[in-house]
Order: sequence, then structure tokens, then C-alpha cells
Amino acid sequence: MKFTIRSGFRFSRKKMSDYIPSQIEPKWQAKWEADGLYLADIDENKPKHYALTMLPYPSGDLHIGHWYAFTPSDAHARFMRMNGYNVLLPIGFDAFGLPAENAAIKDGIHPMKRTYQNIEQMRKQLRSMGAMWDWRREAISSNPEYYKWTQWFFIQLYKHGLAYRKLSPVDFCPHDNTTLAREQVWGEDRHCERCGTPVIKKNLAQWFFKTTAYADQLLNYEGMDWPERVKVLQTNWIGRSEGAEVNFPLADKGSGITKAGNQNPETQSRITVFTTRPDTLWGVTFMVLSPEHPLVEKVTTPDHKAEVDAYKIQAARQSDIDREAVDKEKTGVFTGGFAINPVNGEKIPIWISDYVLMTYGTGAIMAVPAHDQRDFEFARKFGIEVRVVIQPDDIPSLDGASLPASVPASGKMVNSGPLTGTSAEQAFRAAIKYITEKGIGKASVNYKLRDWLISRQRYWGAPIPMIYCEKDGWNPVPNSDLPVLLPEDVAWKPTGESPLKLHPTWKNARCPVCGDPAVRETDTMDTFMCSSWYHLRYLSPHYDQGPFDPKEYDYWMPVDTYTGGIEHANMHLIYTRFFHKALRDMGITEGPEPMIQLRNQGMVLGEDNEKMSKSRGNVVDPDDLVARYGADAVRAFLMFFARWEMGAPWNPSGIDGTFRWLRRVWALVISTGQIKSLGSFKADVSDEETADTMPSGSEGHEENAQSLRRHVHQMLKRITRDFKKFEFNTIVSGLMELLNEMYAAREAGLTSTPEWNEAVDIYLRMLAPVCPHIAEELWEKIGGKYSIHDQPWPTVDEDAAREQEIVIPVQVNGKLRDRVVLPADVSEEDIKSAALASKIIQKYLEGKTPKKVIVAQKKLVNIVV
RNA sequence: GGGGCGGUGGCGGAAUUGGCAGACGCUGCGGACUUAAAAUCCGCCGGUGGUGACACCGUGAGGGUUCGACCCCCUCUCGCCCCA
Repeated sequence: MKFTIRSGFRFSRKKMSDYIPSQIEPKWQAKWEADGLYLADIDENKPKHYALTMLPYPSGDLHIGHWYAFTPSDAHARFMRMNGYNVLLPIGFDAFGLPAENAAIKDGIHPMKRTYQNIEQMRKQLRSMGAMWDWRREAISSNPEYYKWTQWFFIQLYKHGLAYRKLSPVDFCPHDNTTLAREQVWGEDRHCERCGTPVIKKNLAQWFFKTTAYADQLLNYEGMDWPERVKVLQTNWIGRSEGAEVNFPLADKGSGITKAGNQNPETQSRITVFTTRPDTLWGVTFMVLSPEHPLVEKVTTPDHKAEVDAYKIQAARQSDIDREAVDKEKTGVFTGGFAINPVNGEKIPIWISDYVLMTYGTGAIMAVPAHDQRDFEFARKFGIEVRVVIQPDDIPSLDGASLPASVPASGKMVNSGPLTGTSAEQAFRAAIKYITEKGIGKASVNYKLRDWLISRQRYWGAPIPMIYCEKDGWNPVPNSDLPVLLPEDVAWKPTGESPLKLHPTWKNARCPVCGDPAVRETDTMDTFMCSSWYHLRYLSPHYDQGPFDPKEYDYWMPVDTYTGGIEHANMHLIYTRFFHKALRDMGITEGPEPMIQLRNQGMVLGEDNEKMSKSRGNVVDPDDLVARYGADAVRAFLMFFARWEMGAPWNPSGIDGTFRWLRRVWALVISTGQIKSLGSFKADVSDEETADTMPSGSEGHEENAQSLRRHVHQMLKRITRDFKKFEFNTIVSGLMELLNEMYAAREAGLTSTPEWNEAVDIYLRMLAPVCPHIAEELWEKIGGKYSIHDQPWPTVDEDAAREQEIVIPVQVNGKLRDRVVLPADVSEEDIKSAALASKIIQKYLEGKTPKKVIVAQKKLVNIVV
């Protein structure tokens, strides 16, 4: 059953081996592994490249999203490897965390058992990707050898004054009597996920890291090749604003029903506010405290107590986002108390409202309704005076009583004591100077960034290594006692309390200072703590003299390329930067930043354009795809089907095209490259022997061979550029395009030329990072030296890539009318005359003399008539 | 309300950043091969008019700058994300 196609090329389909990924992929994966092909060891003779992808959580099933994150990152790492870098691409697991524990509460399987089962399963799935991970460096954050150092870092932060304990409000379910993590609070009414009871805020003593101490440093992105939008997200999240703190004394210090307790009488008799607009101090007509503010009790008069208490309960149930929404109807109650405006001595009422958050600034505001929209709405709703202190230049004199909305803050100051008459811009500085001199306030910088709350009332995390003694207070566990191991014999009663707290003996310890009986902290650490330093643990996951081997650190750090989802911009990526800077100040790490280059991938959505989820039934299973199309096709399709940083909805039939492409690659190389060893031509074409070795043929034949070579080198240039830019979709489309050219070249009978051999050679090397298995297999089949992944990236021959002829589009009045073909070295003058000489162009000119002829380099001619 | 990103054929997306819009792929249509189907191969595929060469229109809408705008500027609009 033989057949012939036009070129005279003959083959028997029965004899030709088909492209069957399942026959080649596991084979090569096993060989690469056995040969240690991807093990990355320190090599001072090569430039290093540390390629890092965000640490996956071992959910137990590899998601298409993992493939989307990992395989292009792997392709880029492979590209760097072929470019002569000693590349480290590690992998591991962010193995602590809530899901395993919640599942345990449901079905009784121990989180540890489940986690390690999941890891086993995911290792298998990950291996099917054919990525170049160095598995020796696998790090698992729930291993004691890992979390020992997580705890050690906690202690270092504590010793350097960057970890502290304080009361903080958390979401609390009054029915289950437990605190809840943010993701356990559901719905608009914010109810408990387990019992449906609306949650309240409750103050609990918890551990914090002083991220705010590094707020200004975190705003500096010097030398960081990070996407602009991530920097913007972080800048907004850190939210630096300059302003002033101003003290408002209480009008009647004796009144109120508080038990002042042991609190400082000074701070008990005044309200401190943070304002970004100290210039509007004379326009203050009331004050608002957050319902949780400690002074609320003190300022509230007995006749307002019932109302205030009721409001506090209601406010505690809402989320901060709901509370601050500008378009939300304002609510609040009057406390009955008054404060004194320190700049003019006026007595102003103190209200409470949920639009003031305890977590921003000081939890209290001075309200200037004329120049702040939220204050304005509040004042109008409750009939409070609106007083204009800034008169915009272009509007007639404003009257607070009739103002329809707050007015923007530029113009001249009015009704503002010493500031009256100055411009609003100058008034900002003048006001700060004034309050500083009078001793009623000072310049201040406020950040939206808060200190990082790391306590979790949970079992499956690294125990916080602190011990409390009645006599000596809180002290860190001595280094020699690290790690503080998690007990395995824990009860899974869904009490909501930390199982560590309920364990009969675990919390009992000796005070490291006096040796008396003491108790351990039973909370565990936020898993973001584990992921803040995993890039360091990868360097030496079993090292026991410290968190990492300094030799490895010196060689590999910093991370050169970090890839992952943009959703981590405000959490993980800020925490890890903070961590690095804190460690640097302790002399543990070096350099300003842990990760030089960051690239984000988007998200693969379901066919229905929705986020993939089991409940929606739109989940794409990568294992099924691999079984059907092979890992190479899945990899290539994920790189091809969308712009990587954008992501896109899944297209179920698109992968067919990618598979067809690989089959065409296979068929072409098998049928034409079978063949001789590569000895007959140098992949490295720099020694230019191609012209001599070319078989004699017709002129056209030679021309076609040159044209093939030109296409190959032009594409090599494009693909090299696109790899550097992480533009994977055009890498794959470029490879498809070049394959089409090669099919045409085969039709033209070029398969026995050196140019053809070079084309196949370069093609496979360009394919190798994208589809490592098929490239390796075909490389072997054409007699290439194992492994293709040890081959250098091909070099562009600029001369070969250069066009001999150029096609110049010619426009008349901006409309394309003709094209002229000219030698590549033509002068602009000749382009002009050729364009004008064109018959078609002549027709459009209708004998008129052009007003202007624009020759845009060698790109285009535009004739204006 | 503020900030960011985006809107290009039936679909995903290209366009070397101001110079031929729609590369590459999917879907669809037509053809070859086949007893037939699958697979494969070849061709067509933004819209309107025309048998046709061709003409006009066309990158969310409107305006501007420019010889020339998917690209730069202004106004608006829709979608997604972040912060309020």
C-alpha cells in the first residue's frame, strides 16, 4: 500500500512509526531521572540561574492550573539551560494548611496522613509533566526538618523585636465558641460555615510580625524586574499617606461610666486622630470613633449606653469592606460625649459609626463634612453642621447649610484662624507647623499595611515556639529543643478549639528561664510563614546546621526568575520581601530583594468562562489530557492557547490542533531526517561550509535552500526573543509556522540539502524546551548526541536571516495601492522612484504631482496628492 | 469613588511598539483519498457590493494629533481584578 505525493517522496504508512506519546514520554522521563540530567550542582564555571515557581499546596490532585503555571516556567528554565546557564529548578510542597484539617474534622483521616498521601499522588502527576525539576531538593514545609527552621526564624524575629503579642479582633462564632479563618466566614451576613450562626468580632491575644517597620523599604522596587501592576498593587496595599496626628481632649473628663482601670490617664482623657487633611481642622464639626474604640465606653453617657451597645453588636458582624463602602447608607449613634477642638476650643459631639475602622489610623476620625464625602453624608443624615473652610477659586461663595455635596480640596482657606487666606496646598504644611508648635499634634505617616497576624487556632501548622511562665512571661523555646513537634495523637472533635490546646500533655513545658512548669503557645503559624522562606530551604532541604547551607546560598541566591499567580501580590509576595529584608538586617541573608525577576501567569477558566470548580462541573483533568494527547501536546497547548499572563477559558478542541502539529513534526522528521548522523554538517554554522557542501542543482533549487535557511534563522531570532519575553504563545505559533515552511521546502525537493539538515537540527533544539520528550526522541532518531537538553541553543546567523529582497507597500493618501519588490540594500531614493514608477500607482496619481512622498525607512512609502 | 488591566473575525489570539490589520491554531465550508467512516492531504473562511479584476467599510463608541493610529492624547462605554 504505497502512494506517491507530488514531490516524488515515497513512504509506506504501515512502516512509518506513528507518534505515540505514551511510548516515548515515560521512557525519557525515567532515563533523565536515572541519569540525573537535571540535577543542579554548584558550578563556578557557569553563570547560575535560579528559576523558582510558586510552591504548590498538596491538594491531592494536580489541576490544569498547575500545568499552566509549571510547564511554561519549565520551558523558560530549559531555554536558560540551553543558553549556558547552570539552572536550578526546584519543587516542593506547601504542606501545612486548613484544607487537610477541615477534611480531618469531617472524615477523621489524620491531616498528616492525608497530606503525605496527597504528596505521593502529586509527585506522580508532576513527573508526568516532564519538567526539569531537581527532585533531590524537594522541600516539604510540614516536615520537622523544615518547620524546625520556620520556628527558628520566628524566634529570630522575636529576638529582634519584630514579633510581638497583642489583643486583636478576629471573627468568632458564638455558637461553636471558636475563632474562624477568613475563608470560613460565608455569605453577605457573614455566618459560620459550619453552623450558620452569624459571626462576631472578638478580641484575642495573638502573635504579630512588624511588617509595618519595613513599609517604606517595601515601597522601594529599585532593581526589581517585576510587572508594573504588581508594584502598583503592593504600593496601594501598603497605602502610605502623609498627614498628622491631632489630639482632641475630652470635654468633660469626669463624665462617663468607664472603669479607667490601669490605663494611662493621659491617653484616657483625649482622642487621638490621624488625618491626611490637617488643613481642614477648623472645619471639624464632630468626631467619630470606631465602635470597637477603647474610649467608647468612657465617653458614652448613661442615657446613650443602651443605643451604643446595640450598635456595637450590629457593627461587629459586618466586614470591613462593607463598612467602608462609600455608597453605603451611613449609620451611627451619638455617644452623648463631647470633645474639644484644640485649634479653636469648640465643643464637638462624639459619635460612633461603622465607617470608621479600628484597624486604620487610630480608629478615630475628626469629621470635616464640607470636604469629605462620607463625613458629609453622615452629617446630613444626622443634621450636624457643615462648615466650609476651603473656598474653591472658581465657584461663588459656599454656604455649608445649603451645600449639596462635599467640595474638593483646592482653593483658599476660609474660617480657619491663622490659616485663613492661604491656599489649601500651603495650608497642609502650615497646619502641621501650627499644631506642632501648639503641642496639640504632630506630622505623621500612616500606612494601610498592618502588622502580619500569624497566629492560627489550628493544629496543622508549625507550632509557635514560645513558652509562657507565670514568673518570666513569654520566652522562646531554646534552640536545642527545636523543633517543637506536633503531637500526632490529637482528637478531631469539631470543638473549634485548637487541638493542641485540648491535648492532655502537649502544652506542658518548663520555663526556659527559671525551669518552673510553664505552658506552650498552642496556636500554630500562618502557612504564609512557611512559604516566606521556602526558596531558601530548596537550596539544601536536609541541611541541619541552619535553615540553609551558606555555600548554596552564596552560589544560587537571589532567585533570578520567579513565576506564579498575580493573586499573591498582596500577601505572599509582600511577606516574603519583608522576611528577606528582616533576615538581611539580622545578617542572615544578603542583598535588597529575594527575587529579581517576577512573571505572572493568568488563569485557565472553564469552558463556561467561569473559574474551574468541582461544583460547577467545568474542571479539566490534566491526567485525562496526558493520557489522550501526551504531556508534550498538553504543554504546548497551554503555552499556545492564550497569552500566558492573561489566561483564557479552556477550549476543548484546541488541543487537537497542537497534537496534529506534533504529529506533523514527527512525520516530517521521521521521513526525511532518518538518517545520517549529524556529522555531515555542523549545527554550528559559523564555519560556513554550507555553500561548498551544497549539491549542485538548478538556480531555483539553490535559491529555495537559501530561502529555507533564511526562514529558519529568522524564526530562531523571533523565538529567542519571545523566550526572553515569556511570550510562549508566539513561540509555539512560530514553530508551527516554520514547520509549514519546512513542508513547503520538502515539496520543493530540498530534503537532501545541508540546509535541510540544519533546519531539522535547529527545529528540534527550539522545540526541546517546549516539548522535551518528542524533541529528545526525534533527536535520537536523527542521530543526535544524547541529550538534546544538553545541547546549546542555536546561534542566529544574521547574514542568513537577512532578506535579499524587500517588499515595500506603497500607499496613496494612506491607502495601500501596490507593493514594489526591491533588493534589500536599495537606497531610500530608489524606493521612492520605484514606487512612483509603478503602473498601479501612476493610475492612482492621475497625472497629478505628489505633494509629498514619505519613505518610511525600508518599511513603506506613502504618497500624498 | 480611586487605581490597574483589557475590549481586534464565529472562537483563542498575532501585528518586530506609529508603517501591508487578522500570523498561528480552533470551528465551519468545499474538494481529494476511502465501499464507507475516521485519520490524512489540498483549498476557502472580517463585512458589504460585484461573475470578476476590484471597490468601499472595518481593531468597543465619538473626537483629536499625524503623510499614516489596534498602537499616542481627550471624552464616553462595557468587562475583569485590586483598593475603598
